[in-house]
Amino acid sequence: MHSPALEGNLAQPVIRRLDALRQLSERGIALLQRAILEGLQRAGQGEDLANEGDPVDSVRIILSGWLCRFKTLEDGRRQITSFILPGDACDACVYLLSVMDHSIGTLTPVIYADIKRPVFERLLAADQSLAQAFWCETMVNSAIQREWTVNIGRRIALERVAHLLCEIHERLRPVGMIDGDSCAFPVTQIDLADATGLSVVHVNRTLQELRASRLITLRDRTLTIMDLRGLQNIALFTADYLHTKRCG
Amino acid sequence: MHSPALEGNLAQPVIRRLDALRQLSERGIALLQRAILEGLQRAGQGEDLANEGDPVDSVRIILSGWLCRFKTLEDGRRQITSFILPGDACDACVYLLSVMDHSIGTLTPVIYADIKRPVFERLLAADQSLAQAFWCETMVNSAIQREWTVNIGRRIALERVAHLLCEIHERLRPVGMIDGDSCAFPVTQIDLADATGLSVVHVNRTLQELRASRLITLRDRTLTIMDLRGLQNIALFTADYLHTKRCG
DNA sequence: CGGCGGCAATAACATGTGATAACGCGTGAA
DNA sequence: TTCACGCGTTATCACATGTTATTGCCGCCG
Repeated sequence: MHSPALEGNLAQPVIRRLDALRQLSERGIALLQRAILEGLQRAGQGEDLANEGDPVDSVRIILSGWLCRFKTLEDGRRQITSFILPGDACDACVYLLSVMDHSIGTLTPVIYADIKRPVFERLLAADQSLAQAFWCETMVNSAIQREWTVNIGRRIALERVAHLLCEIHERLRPVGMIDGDSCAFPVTQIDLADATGLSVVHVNRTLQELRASRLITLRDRTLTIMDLRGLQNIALFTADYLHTKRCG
Repeated sequence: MHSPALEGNLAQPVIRRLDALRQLSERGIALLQRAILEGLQRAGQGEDLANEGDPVDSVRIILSGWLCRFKTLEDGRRQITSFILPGDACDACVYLLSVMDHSIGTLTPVIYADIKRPVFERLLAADQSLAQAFWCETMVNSAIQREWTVNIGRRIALERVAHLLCEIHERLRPVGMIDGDSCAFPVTQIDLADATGLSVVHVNRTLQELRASRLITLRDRTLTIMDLRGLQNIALFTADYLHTKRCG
């Protein structure tokens, strides 16, 4: 962990992700890498990194592990509004709002960089390509959020779950977390239900159906997509909204 | 329309909205106002200002009228992902993504300013308070989008419709478009259905229920909220996510 | 070892919401 | 005037999804 080589590797997902959005300058990469290494933090599984109402004064960049953003209604109903994957920033710029309007919880142990607001702002000011990449990422997150609205609003359960799986698969690819047609999937059916707006029972039914159709395998926190094209068809999935190709 | 006085008034909602997010400098206001007046445009009701797949090369700022952002699935299912109200910018920065991943349609005749990307970028560079206000607005839009995810995913029909009405009411207030407890509401039940992820028929049922509970009146494109507190209670509505108070 | 808790899987049953269809009403065009 | 059309309203019926409950598995820990 404290050897330079390993630390260099740690920042890889972030750099790959940002560079895929906007080509980063050598200098930008170096600056980012240093800022990351100076802010290294860890969190265990099932921790809340932030809660609704908390003041925001830093940006978090996820190096490894999964998290989710969620909101809870007074009576306990919970909705996951997005998954945060390795390489993602926890909204480069929510700090503009000064108070969290949602919570962020970990689904696995997590390694992340906590970059204080002034440091982050200096970073953006110092390198234009970094600034643009981070804004780009923010915009892509908005696009994803819109697609979730569509997903939950207009797709039926089967399509809905399939769509979510497609999206995650597609997002994990550029950061190199797909192994063949499999990937880690540390999401319980409870989480899946909270993310899709369904009940746990119905998520279970739906997964059974996807399995029966020989589209996926999901066991021991590992997802295997046996028929990607088929899954995408069911989901009415197109990856356009992820803006994977370099934008702008 | 072409008298300076009237033109000054035109920009009022935008200035009020942005200034509410981040105090604008005198200079920023002047610059913004000029840019707006130089880009004045109109659109009729039921027009699409942009479609999925279109290239993006300008920012639109809405001076009067209502629009909605929406996506359509291959088989025609439609989901409205947000309403765009007077004073809103059509995402100050989607242009970072270069291609629209959704469409934008008008619900009423609309007056807006079309500001070309280079002009807009010069504007942001010229005045810090403007830049911050626009970024703030973008972040608030993200927050709204998250709340919509919660709304559609976890609230039942009655709460859902009530919540949407509360939100719109709350958003119209700072731009001065609320008259007593009434406001214009140029949204058909079809639109309402597409925004809430419900069927038209069920939206109708739900509105009847809200009327029967003496919470609202909705007739002739005019919404009157007779019991705001009651409506908010039903909707489990809290305005925090709108970040109305000056942020940052 | 035994008990406990988190998670997946199923069954039986309840209901919210969707689908379809029909009707009324107002407006605008021919 | 008459017709067409968009929108709201209502009724009936079907079904997707929610609710509640039970069971089993497995890892954890005293």
